[in-house]
Amino acid sequence: MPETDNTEARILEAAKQVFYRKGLDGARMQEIADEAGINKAMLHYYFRTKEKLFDKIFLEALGKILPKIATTLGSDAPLAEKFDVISGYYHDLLLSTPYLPVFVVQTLQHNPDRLLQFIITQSGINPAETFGKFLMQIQQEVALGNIRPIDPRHLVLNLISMCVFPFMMRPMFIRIIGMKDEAFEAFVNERRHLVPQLIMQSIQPDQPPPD
Amino acid sequence: MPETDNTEARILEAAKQVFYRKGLDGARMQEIADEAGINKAMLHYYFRTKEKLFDKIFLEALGKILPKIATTLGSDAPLAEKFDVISGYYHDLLLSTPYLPVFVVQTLQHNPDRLLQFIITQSGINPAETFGKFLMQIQQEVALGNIRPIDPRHLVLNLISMCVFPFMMRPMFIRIIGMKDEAFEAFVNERRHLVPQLIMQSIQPDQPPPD
DNA sequence: GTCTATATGTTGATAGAC
DNA sequence: GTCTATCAACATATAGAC
Repeated sequence: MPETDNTEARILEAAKQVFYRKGLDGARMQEIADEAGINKAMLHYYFRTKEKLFDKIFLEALGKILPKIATTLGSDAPLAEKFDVISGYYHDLLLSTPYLPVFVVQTLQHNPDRLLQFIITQSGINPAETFGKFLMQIQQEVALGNIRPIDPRHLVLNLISMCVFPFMMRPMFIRIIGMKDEAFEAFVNERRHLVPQLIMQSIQPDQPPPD
Repeated sequence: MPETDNTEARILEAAKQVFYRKGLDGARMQEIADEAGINKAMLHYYFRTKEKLFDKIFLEALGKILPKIATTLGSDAPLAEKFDVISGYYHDLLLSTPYLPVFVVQTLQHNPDRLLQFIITQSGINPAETFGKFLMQIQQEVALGNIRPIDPRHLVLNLISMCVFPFMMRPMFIRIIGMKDEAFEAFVNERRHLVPQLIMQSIQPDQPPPD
């Protein structure tokens, strides 16, 4: 079945499956070809080298996790809504793509320079600017007495940590606790709202503000 | 220099460096030999295969992260002290061994069965038992009105997430924020006490208990 | 125990027919 | 565009001298 465009899409989907689970070093071109139901030579016909195919997959992966947090933090929404949006987004994403976070961190541990590649091509996002806007929002809320003073870097890192890390621990977690897959998914769905609540609670001032 | 015992130790140290950074698939026996300052054939003389050498390193890595949390949670110490101990332990560990957590999660994502190997040999720890003891402590504190009702699984996962995840994000984090290594280490050292404080705060009851 | 040289298998990549 | 057959490079592992 000579289907030009469809074949490329099937290769990309197969490569995603294999690369996400095994990483660049562990993945085999033969396995990707099998998963795509085509021949190994086709992979090189469409993407020349394993590295080029991998780059496509990895840059797409970064595109799923980096821009969302930047745009959300830089928006005009109230703090509580931002935390809800971010938590909901990552829980949805990682319930459907569980291997994504380990794939990304392992790739960047092996070769941190791959990140630059993404930042250059995605010139749309400016970390310093969007984060600066979020910083101003924090300072305003502090000045109004709505929240206690806090380093926004810790705040964001706490939020992302509690959303993402459980999925990285999943293989270990379910085996130690003795949990089935469905139970784990119900468990992390509880966290979807629990985590932003905890974050909001952590920035409440000691005395409640006067009405 | 024919030094029997010393050579084995140097191989293990070199293997740790290379495996931690690149994982099983990315590591090369030649690179381990170079790092150890010996010949490639010596690796096989001491450890037969790459897999057997890797197992030694991986099981040691699990031994650094799993037993500590189990014994601490199962102890008789008060809750706040347990959180302090765990946070301090992981921050010390990961400041000196930054590649450890990604190494472990990537290994278990590639091959989850490796965990069983550890649990079988380390028959000393019983997750259900130690965790059950921690559960009872939580229930007692709830009954006394000292803390609000909470699922201890979420509680522990939140604690570990906020301690470990920042080190996994380190390569990405420092490049996006534009942070130097020393600044990052100062940053996570702030978290050493900040995280257990946040955890304790998250379980405080809505109304303070009567004196 | 330590080394050099080599065997053996695997993998990414290409050549060429259809 | 798609396939089969094959190449060339590399990596693990072993043989054998010292």
